[in-house]
Amino acid sequence: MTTAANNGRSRKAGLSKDAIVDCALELARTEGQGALTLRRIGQEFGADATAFYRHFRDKDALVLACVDKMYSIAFDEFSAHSASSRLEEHDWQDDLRAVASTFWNVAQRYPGLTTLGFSRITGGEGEQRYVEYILRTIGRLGLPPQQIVIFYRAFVDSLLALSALRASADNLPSPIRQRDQNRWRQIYGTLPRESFPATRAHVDELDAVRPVEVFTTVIDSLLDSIARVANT
Amino acid sequence: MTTAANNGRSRKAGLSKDAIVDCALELARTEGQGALTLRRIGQEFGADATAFYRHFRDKDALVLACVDKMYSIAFDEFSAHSASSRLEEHDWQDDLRAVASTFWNVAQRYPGLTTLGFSRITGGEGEQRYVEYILRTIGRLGLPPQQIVIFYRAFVDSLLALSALRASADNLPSPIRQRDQNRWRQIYGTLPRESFPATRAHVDELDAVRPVEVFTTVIDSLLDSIARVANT
DNA sequence: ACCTGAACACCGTTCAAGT
DNA sequence: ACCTGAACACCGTTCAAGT
Repeated sequence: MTTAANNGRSRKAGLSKDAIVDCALELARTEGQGALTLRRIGQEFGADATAFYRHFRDKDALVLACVDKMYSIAFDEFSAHSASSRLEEHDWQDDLRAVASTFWNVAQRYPGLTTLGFSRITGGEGEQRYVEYILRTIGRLGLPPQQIVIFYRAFVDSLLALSALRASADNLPSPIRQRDQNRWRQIYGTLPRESFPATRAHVDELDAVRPVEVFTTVIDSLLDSIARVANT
Repeated sequence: MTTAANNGRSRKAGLSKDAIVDCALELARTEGQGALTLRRIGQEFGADATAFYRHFRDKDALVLACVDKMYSIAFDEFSAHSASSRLEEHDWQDDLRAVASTFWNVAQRYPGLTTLGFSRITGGEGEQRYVEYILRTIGRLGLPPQQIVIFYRAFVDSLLALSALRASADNLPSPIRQRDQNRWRQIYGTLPRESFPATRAHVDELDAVRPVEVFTTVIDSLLDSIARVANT
């Protein structure tokens, strides 16, 4: 007798921590945050939703595991990218720029997880590798310890927060996202010129800004500041 | 016959858009994101949860209205602060620093709303005032239009995203927030020194960083970059 | 014109029962 | 040792019925 929960879906192998994390990552990538429910995950395995609790304490533990796996994927992509570029040509600023852009790209691939996890400390392997790499890179510049750590946090927090800002907008139901975006033209484009001159003068550019350029601007600004303090 | 829903609670005046927004802001401030439910709001008025729908299309409309009201409150605090400081002494950088720090403070006062709204465009009065003021301030420096707008967005997005990063952490249930914070000492503090030298060297500083200093570092870095491009 | 209350389709989670 | 399935206490939302 086949279960009703598994009608037409691919039957996956048995439940396990890794299998559940992989399944959740795939759901986050292809269907977004809304699909990240225990009932939906159970369905993917043709199992009851509550079978999940045999492998994770609660949903929060699953989210942390998935977010850390996302960090591992991102760091692996950075490593591959870094290894393939010519060795002579990248200094610490190029390295951190590559860290930032690969992280941004992977974060946008899993917007639901980025939104759920951007303020968390996973303590997992993926996060550990990032912490050590970035801290080591900034640490080599010869700054005092407190300044190393404050720049480390400025860099990482900007990475996380700006990636989440973008992911959170992408995560909205499509009609709501459209309505938000339309406000630039429909509201800001029709504000009275006398009281909102600067807004009216820039409304086309405001509507057209590409988020990744904003991200790059903030990251470059930070790297400039670090370089200036470090005299390199 | 008194309703069971209103046992011991202050009976508020009748429902209206403004009354509901004020009630939701108060709930967000005193009880956090978890209290922002339609059933809870109805309870505050001694009314059925669904009475809400006579005044707002859906919960999203309420969130946008509350977030914009939060922006109005923050801008008012900035205006008051700005007017009270001596007039001669503040240039555009001081103004934007004051914008940033008042926004940060108000965002932390309503962490639930900050988390829910940081990636949204409300189109409301509070947001309009911020857009015009910041755009005008950066616009006065004589940069080309596209650079004005990219720096505007870099500033505003950093403001929103870093405030939300902090608010989101504050919004976690207390045991989870504690567990996250403890990972610095419990996990990063016990990583092997050979493979994680930089992490181990900085673990105390990492645990002790104050988020507002990180915020200030990013904002100051951006203002420096703008000043350098504008030659002021 | 405004509010009520049952109902619907969801959540995460617990727990006794099955194998 | 692992999974099932009913149940619980929640969500936002719809809709027919009340006043």
